[in-house]
Amino acid sequence: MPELPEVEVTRLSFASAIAGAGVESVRLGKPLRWPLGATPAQLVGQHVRAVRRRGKYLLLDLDQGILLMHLGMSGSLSFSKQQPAPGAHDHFDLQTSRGLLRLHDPRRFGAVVYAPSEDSPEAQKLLGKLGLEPLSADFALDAFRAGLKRRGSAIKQVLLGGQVVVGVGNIYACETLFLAGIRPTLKASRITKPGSIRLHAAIFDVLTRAVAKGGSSLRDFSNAKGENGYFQLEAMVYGREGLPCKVCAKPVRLMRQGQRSTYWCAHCQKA
DNA sequence: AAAAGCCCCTGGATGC
DNA sequence: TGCATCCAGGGGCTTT
Repeated sequence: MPELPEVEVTRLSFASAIAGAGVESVRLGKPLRWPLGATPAQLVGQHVRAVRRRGKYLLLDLDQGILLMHLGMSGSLSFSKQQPAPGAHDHFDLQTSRGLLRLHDPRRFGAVVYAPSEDSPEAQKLLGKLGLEPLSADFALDAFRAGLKRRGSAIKQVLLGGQVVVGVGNIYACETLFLAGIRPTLKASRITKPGSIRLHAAIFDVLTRAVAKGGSSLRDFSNAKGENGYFQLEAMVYGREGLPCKVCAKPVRLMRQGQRSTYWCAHCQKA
């Protein structure tokens, strides 16, 4: 579910509130994607110094080490003083002096992993091969173009892969390619210079606007304060199969690329 | 090194 | 109403 905008919106919704909080207890529900890699006792007594983001991972800086959190397909976080008793899909609780941080994740593709540091093998296994951060100064056009040049697969798959640029999931891949006017099946290495310039700009534009709208709440996404996002209302193609393209009025198409749905407009995306 | 498939898991929508 | 099937915002792992 959550792509970069949803993860960033989540981060912004609790980062300042939790900063400085002391960890009082930890509760584990059903197993997530990986084991925590630490005992609750190792976390209790530490403080959450800051919450950062890398791609779709949240990094909670502790006094000693970091907590990597990933929301998978169905995860969401909540943070507040008063929370109900854990439900069947609440699989991680971090009780702090400022409130309870809770991961709700029905499908359990998400994860909470402790690592001794960001540079540790445990963390680098997950963060090591990630591409450029699209909303940071890191996202240089030249580096982006160089990344595309060495990929022979379809641009849609390359965007989803996260090794060239991070954070672009299925919704935003479809939306950015529409905005850039590029066919989702075009081999990344064959994108023209003007095409790559448009795509680079579209990624920044779409993700920035999505963050401003609070992300996309297709089913049940909400930030750590329980607030929904509204970017889905502005989607040009995602989820709009058969509906008229908002630009040219021809029907939006749906196709499969690597087990994922791709929505696109054959008339507007010809590059 | 890169690319393509395979899974992990649950719930909701759809169809018979 | 019941049951089977398909689909969903991700991504690491294994195999080519």
